Amino acid sequence: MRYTDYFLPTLKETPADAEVVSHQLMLRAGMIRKNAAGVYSYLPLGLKVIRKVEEIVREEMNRAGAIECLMPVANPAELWQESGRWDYYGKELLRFKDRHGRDFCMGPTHEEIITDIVRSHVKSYRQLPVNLYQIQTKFRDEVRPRFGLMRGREFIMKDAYSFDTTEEGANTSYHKMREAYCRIFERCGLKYRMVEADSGAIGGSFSHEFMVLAETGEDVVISCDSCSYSANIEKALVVDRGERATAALNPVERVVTKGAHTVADVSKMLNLDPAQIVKTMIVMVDETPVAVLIRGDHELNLAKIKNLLGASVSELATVEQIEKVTGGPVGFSGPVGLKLPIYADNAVKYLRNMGVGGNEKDIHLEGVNLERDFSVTRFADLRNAAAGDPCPHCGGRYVNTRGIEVGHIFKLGTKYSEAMKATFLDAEGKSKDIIMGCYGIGIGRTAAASIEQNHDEHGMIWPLPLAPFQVQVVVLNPKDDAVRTAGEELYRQLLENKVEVLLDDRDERPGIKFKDADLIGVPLRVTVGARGVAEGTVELKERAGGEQSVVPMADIVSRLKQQIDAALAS
RNA sequence: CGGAGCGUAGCGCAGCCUGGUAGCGCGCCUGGUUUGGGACCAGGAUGUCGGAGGUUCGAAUCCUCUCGCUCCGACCA
Repeated sequence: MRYTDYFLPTLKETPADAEVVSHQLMLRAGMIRKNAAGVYSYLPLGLKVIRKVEEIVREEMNRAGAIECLMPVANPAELWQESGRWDYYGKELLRFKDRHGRDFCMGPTHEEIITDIVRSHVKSYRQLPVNLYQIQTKFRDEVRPRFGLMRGREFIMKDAYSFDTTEEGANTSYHKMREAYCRIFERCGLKYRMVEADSGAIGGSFSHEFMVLAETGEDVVISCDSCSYSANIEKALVVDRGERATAALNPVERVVTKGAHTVADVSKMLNLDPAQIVKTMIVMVDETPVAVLIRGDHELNLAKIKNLLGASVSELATVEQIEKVTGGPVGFSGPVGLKLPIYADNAVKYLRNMGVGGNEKDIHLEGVNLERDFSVTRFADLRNAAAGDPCPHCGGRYVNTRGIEVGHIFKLGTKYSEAMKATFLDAEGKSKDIIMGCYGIGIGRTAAASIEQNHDEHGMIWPLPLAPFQVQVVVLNPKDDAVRTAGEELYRQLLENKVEVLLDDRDERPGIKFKDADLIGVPLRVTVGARGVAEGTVELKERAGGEQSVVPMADIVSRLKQQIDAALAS
C-alpha cells in the first residue's frame, strides 16, 4: 500500500477523552474513530489488525474441529423468553421493536440462537458432537463503556458452542477449546494466563478465563508463587485455616463511636486492630436481604455469596434497605439482635471479643462473641483472596497481578438445552438433553490488549502476527529521482514476494515520517535515503528492539522475508 | 445507578467569574525557502460557541430545561 493512496489519518496530539494507552494510540494512529459511547468505527489500519486476530482465531478454531457459521445480530424475543434470559439479562440487553411491534434484542451472546438451530436439526446421537462458531458483532449495553475497544458496547467477538452427548465428550470438547485458546494467544504474541473463573451471567458448571497480563487490566488475577494455580479474584479459594482464640470472653460493652463509618475510624476509636473488627454487610441476594460478616481487614466477595446461595444476583443493599432491616444507619450494622440470616466468612469463626456495629447511630459494641451474642447460619469462604494468602494446592503464597480478560470458556452443561428442549435420542432410543459448552474471544479487546502489552513512549510495537503491515518502507526524499526509484523498486519486489508493505512515499520531512512509523508500530522499517542509495544500501530497523543495520540493497528482500517467516513460524 | 467534570474551528485549548457580537497553538489551502527525527517566511479559509427556552437594548458569558461525552464510585459498615 502506498501511503499517498491510503487513508491513515494520524494525530499529533492525544485526544482528551482517551485514558488508557491502547485507546490513545489507536485514536492517534487512525485505527478507530468513536461514533458514540462505546461504539467505534474501524478505520482501514484498525481493521487490518482486527482481521489478523480474526484469521488466527479462525485457523485455530478450524484446526480444533469447530465449524464456522454466522448468526443474526437481531434476535427475536421469543428465544430469549424461552431461556428465561429476556427477564434475567437486564438493561445490558438492548431491546427494540420492529414495525409490527414485535420484540427483538441485539444479540449480546448467542446461546439461544445456536441452541434453537441445533435443536431443530439434531435429533440423533449420530449427529453429535458438533461445535459451531462465528465471528460477529455483539452489542451489550454496558453500564459504563470505557477504554476504547477494551470495553465497548458494540464489539467483535468469536463465539463457539459445543454440543455433546456425554459428560466425557463435553469435557473433551472443552479441552480442545482450551488448547486452541492457548495456541491463539501464543500466536498473537501475548503474555497471558489461563485462570479459573466464576461463570457469571452465562451460567454453567466451570470455566476458565484467558487473561492478558497488563497493569491497566480491569480484573485481578490471583496466582500461586510456587504452583500453577491461577484464578480470578472472584473465584480464588481462600483456605479455611486459623486457631480459635483462647482469650477469656469479655462482657459486651456499648461504645459511642460518633461519626465512625469505616473500619479505619472504628479501629482508631475502639483502639482495636481491624482484624478484631467484624464488618456486617447487608447484601441483597435475589432481592432478599442477608447479612454477611467479614473480618475488618478483609474484603467481601459478592460472587462467592451469590454462588453459596445458588442465587443469580447479589448486590450490596442500598442505604434505605440497610436502615430498614437493621434499624440503624449505614456504617453501624452489626450481627447482635439482627433478624436476618447471617453468613460469615470462615475467618470470623476464629475470633473472640470482636468489635461490631450496634445497629444504631454512633454505637458500636465491643467484646462480642459467637454463640453467646449471636449465631451464624453458615460459615463459608466469602472474602476476596489477597496477596500473601496460602495456596490451597501447595504450600505457596498468593500474589496478585492485573489482567485483561480476552477469552472465556464455559462448560455449560444442560442449562440451555434443558430450558429450550434441545434433546437427542441416544443409542437406546432414550431422549436426553444435549450437553453444551461455550467459548468466547474478544477480537478487538485482544488487539487492544496487545497494545497495552507492547508499546513505548513513541507508539505501538506490533508483534509480527498482528501487525497491520509487516514492513514499512520510508522513502526519505521522493523528489530525488534515484531515491524514489530505489524505493519504488524495493516496494515492487516486496509486493511480488507477498510481503505486506506500506510505502511512505509522502513528500514530507523525514521527522514526520519517522514519528508516524514509530506511532503505527510496523515491526520492520526500511529507510531509503540519498546516502544509502549512492552506496547501494538501505537501513533496516526493528521497531521492537530498536536494532538498526545497514543492508545491501541486493539482500534486503531476502533478509526481510527471512525475518517475517521466522516470526510467523513460531 | 450515585458522584464529579466537560461540550467554543479537524485536534488540543483560552475567553465565561465582571454580558458589548470569538481567539491561540497545531492541522488545512496558496506561494516560496527547506529536507536523516514532528522546519521556516508570507498570505488565506474554517465556527448555527452541543440544543431549546428565558433574562437583557445586547448572551459563548447570567438563569432554566435538555442532549451528548469523560472520569470516579458502586468495598459502605
